[in-house]
Amino acid sequence: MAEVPEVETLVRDLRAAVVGRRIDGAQVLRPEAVRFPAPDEFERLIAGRIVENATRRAKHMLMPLSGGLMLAVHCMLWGTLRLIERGAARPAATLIVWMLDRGEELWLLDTLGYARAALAPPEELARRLDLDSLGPEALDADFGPAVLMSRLARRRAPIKTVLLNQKVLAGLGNRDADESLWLAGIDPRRAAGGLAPAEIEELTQAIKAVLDEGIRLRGTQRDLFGVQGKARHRRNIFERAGRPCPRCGTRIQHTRIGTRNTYWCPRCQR
DNA sequence: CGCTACCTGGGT
DNA sequence: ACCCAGGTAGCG
Repeated sequence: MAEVPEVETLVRDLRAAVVGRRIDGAQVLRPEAVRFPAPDEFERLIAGRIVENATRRAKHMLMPLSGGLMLAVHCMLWGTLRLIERGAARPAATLIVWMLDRGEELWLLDTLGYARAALAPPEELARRLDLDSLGPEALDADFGPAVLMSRLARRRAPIKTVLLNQKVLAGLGNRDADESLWLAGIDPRRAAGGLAPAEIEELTQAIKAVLDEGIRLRGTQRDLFGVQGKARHRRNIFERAGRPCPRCGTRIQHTRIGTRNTYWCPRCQR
């Protein structure tokens, strides 16, 4: 559920509603949801700090706090954040609660329980989360065909697999990789290093278009305030096996590439 | 690089 | 009563 459009939507909402606010305290309801430091340290260190900004790097949400600490949150598969008034009933899926000023709480929710938070000075956080190893951001203005070409060069793994590797390119999840390859007309099983320059050009445009559209529609899940995003029914092929390709009418195929479910049109993706 | 574990709710 | 899930770390 949480690919870049969903994460970016949450980050924009955090900038609108949480940046500038004070965190009065935190309650770690599920200790495994904090990667570091220990949960009691996490609660103690965060109290009284102001949220100075909210940014995204790949699918990490990053919040610099006053006093030289950075909070990182990763939604993994199903995690999300919710901002709500204090006293609202916390669902069983609540992993962490941050108590904010003005009587509000920020919840980290995840029924699957994989979502994680971490807290440290920015340099230590970047080192321990290996943020400097991430590839270029797909939505950066300076990400273009030349960059993608160099990142894909000589890689023999399927293009689908390589696009999901955040160290190659930061920004695609399983759904958006499939949708991008469909838009670009590229068979997901092809070797990444074997794409022609014209195909890489198409793919670059497709990736940006898919992510831009997802963000414009505010993702497929509920936002920070609980409002449902509108991208849910805007899929061309993902999870649509057996139905007609919107471009040519051919039945959409489903297979596994690596361990990941993959959907593609055998006629328009070559 | 490719595989597995992580965990719970919903789909088949 | 089984699967299986849009992500990642960690292993060999």
